[in-house]
Order: sequence, then structure tokens, then C-alpha cells
Amino acid sequence: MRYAAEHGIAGLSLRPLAAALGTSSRMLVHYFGTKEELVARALTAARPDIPELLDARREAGETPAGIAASLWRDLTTGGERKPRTRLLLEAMALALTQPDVYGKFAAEAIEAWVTPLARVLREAGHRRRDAVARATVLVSGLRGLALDRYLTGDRQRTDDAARHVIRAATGLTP
Amino acid sequence: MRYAAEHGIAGLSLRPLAAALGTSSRMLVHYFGTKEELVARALTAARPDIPELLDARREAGETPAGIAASLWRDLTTGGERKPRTRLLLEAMALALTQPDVYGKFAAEAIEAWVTPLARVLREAGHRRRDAVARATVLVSGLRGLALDRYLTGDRQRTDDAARHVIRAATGLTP
DNA sequence: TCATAACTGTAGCAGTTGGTACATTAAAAG
DNA sequence: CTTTTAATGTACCAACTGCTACAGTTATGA
Repeated sequence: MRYAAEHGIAGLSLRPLAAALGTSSRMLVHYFGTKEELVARALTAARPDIPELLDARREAGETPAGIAASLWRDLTTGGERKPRTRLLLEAMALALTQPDVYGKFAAEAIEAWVTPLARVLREAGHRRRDAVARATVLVSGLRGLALDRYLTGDRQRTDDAARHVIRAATGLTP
Repeated sequence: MRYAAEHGIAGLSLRPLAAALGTSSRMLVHYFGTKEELVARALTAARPDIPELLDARREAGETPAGIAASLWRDLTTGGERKPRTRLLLEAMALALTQPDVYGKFAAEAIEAWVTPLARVLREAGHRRRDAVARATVLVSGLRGLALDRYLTGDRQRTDDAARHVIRAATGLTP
């Protein structure tokens, strides 16, 4: 997964990957069967454990805005999450033209975040449809901003923008 | 450009492209020199004419919120812009792991929209730094939502989310 | 101890890749 | 009409692709 996140899955090749891992393409095929399955496993591994991440913070008494802020921090601060997010973003982009291969992961990457986040927002008092919309703002909106951040490296601009987005998604509708 | 938007640029191959165009890979190389140059030309062609699009609406007396709304409509309604946006999104994702190849187009795709949009927002009364942040919300935030929309096809949820984002970017800060 | 199963290295296959060499035809320019 | 330039087809190259066949080694368990 780390190699895929660094080199991308678009042009991933078994031999260079095997060389980087100190093994041979022969072994990769032996363990994973096909390259497709290998990529699928990497993408599955990139999927984070959302319930734990969310429940821990909700039980700690954090407000939705606080949860969203720490989510943005996770997305942007160089940690374990950054390469995973990059991998998922690439899979989402590739799903645009190859939905049969990556579509499943792309849809799951969205759904897996929106649903539990919407639940948190409902408990904070938002109506169902609005809670789903606000969760979508946080998940897909912040992801768009994260992509911007990765590409331009402009911290101030993207942080400011994230604040606007978080306020819109967690504040009350006027 | 149309072929690239439909089949993706990640695994683009000269021979199938040539076949779809009714010519031969020989001719593609003859006209473009290299495949890399061909892709670069397609990406350049995908870049929209922003000033015209923006100025026309500003001079028509539209508010920033109105401009943003029509931008979202352009992004999602099946028109000329949708395949272009898809192409740029793929280039942005590929730029994550191959910045030397796609980085230029990715950064440009962001900058070319944020700068003129920020100017519109400044004229609407927002301070410079805030105007840039709000423009970023509209460009990268809405792009994230558009990606969501393309992948899930969920119109109501993404439209609702876009409304929240547009309100956050064009409304007054509390 | 011995049979079975898991592991791993070498070599290679058929297919595809971007790009080129060479030749030929068509068009434009003088 | 002649010369020069552009356009196009055929055949091919070396490199790389995912994957497999075969053989040999190592570990496991009865």
C-alpha cells in the first residue's frame, strides 16, 4: 500500500514493486494471484477505520465542528492518513473512466464516511436530509480542498478555505 | 481530448486512440512528436476559457452566489464542461504521484480559477485574503463535490451540499 | 524419519508499448 | 512540367507487460 501510494496505481508494475520489496514478481503473483487482486488489496488496506476514529472523538465530547477540524488536520498533517487519502483520490479519479475496476472502492470511500458522519450531525440536531448534505460537504468538500493542498502546498489558503467549509457544514442554517 | 476524457489518460495507448480516430499510430507520432506531447495538448485543450465565462456573468449583473451556482450547474450538467472537468480531475490525481508530468496542469487548473474568482469576490466587498479563501472553497470544494457526483450519481445529496458550500463562500462571515 | 506442503528462483511466452526506418503517394510551389 | 514538401502505409525494433511452466529448496507435521 505504501508503494502504491507513493508511485501511484495507474502505472503500477509488478517487477519494480517486487524489486522495491526485495522479492520477485513471481512471488507477488504467487501470493495475490493477479495484479488486479493485489491492487484491490492495497486499496482495501488504504480504507481507514472510520467508526473508531469517529466514535472515539464523539465520546470524548467533541462537537461536530471539532470533529471536522480534527478530520481536516488528519487529512493534511503528514501522518499515516495522507498517503491513504492520496491513494483513494487516485482510485476515485481512475473510477471516472474505469468504473468497473475502481468504481466499487470509489463509492465506498465516499459512503463509508458520509453515513457515520451524517449520524453524528443528526445527533447534533440536524434533520436527516440536511445532515447527509452537511456530511457530504465535509467528506467531499474537504477532500477537494485536500487535493488542492497536496498539489499547491498552499497552507494558508487551504486552511482558510477549510474553516469556511467546516463552518458551513456544522453551523446553523440562517 | 474527447477520447482522453472518455478512456482516461492513465492508460492511454496510441494504437487504440489512432484506431478510434481512423488513423494510425504512425500519424499520431508524426503530428505530435511523442505521446507525452499529445497528452499535454489534450490537457491544454481541456482548459476552459475562464475570463470569458466569468466576465460575461459578472457584467450581466450576477451576484457571486449566482455565478457560483451557474458554475456548479456547468460542472454537473451534462455539457461540454463535464468531460473537461473529468480530464482535469484525473490529471490532478495523477499529479499526486507524477508531479513532473502532470503537476503543471494540475496547479494551473486550480490557479486559473481561484485568481479571477477571488477578484470577483473582492469586488463584492471581501478582504483579499478572505476572498482568496472563499474562491478556493468554490473551486476546490465544488470540484470535490463534483467528483462525488460523478462517482455516486446522487443528485439530491450533492446539490444540497453544493448549496451549503456556495452559501459559505459567498455569504457574510458571522 | 519421511511424506507432504509451502516457498522461491530461472527462464520464458505471447502480447503490447512508444517510437523508427524506409518507401510510396499526394499535393503544393516554382 | 518539375521540384520540393507534406502525408501515409508497412514493417519492425527493443523494452516492458502480466503471467506461467518447471525445477529445486525449505519447512511442517505425522
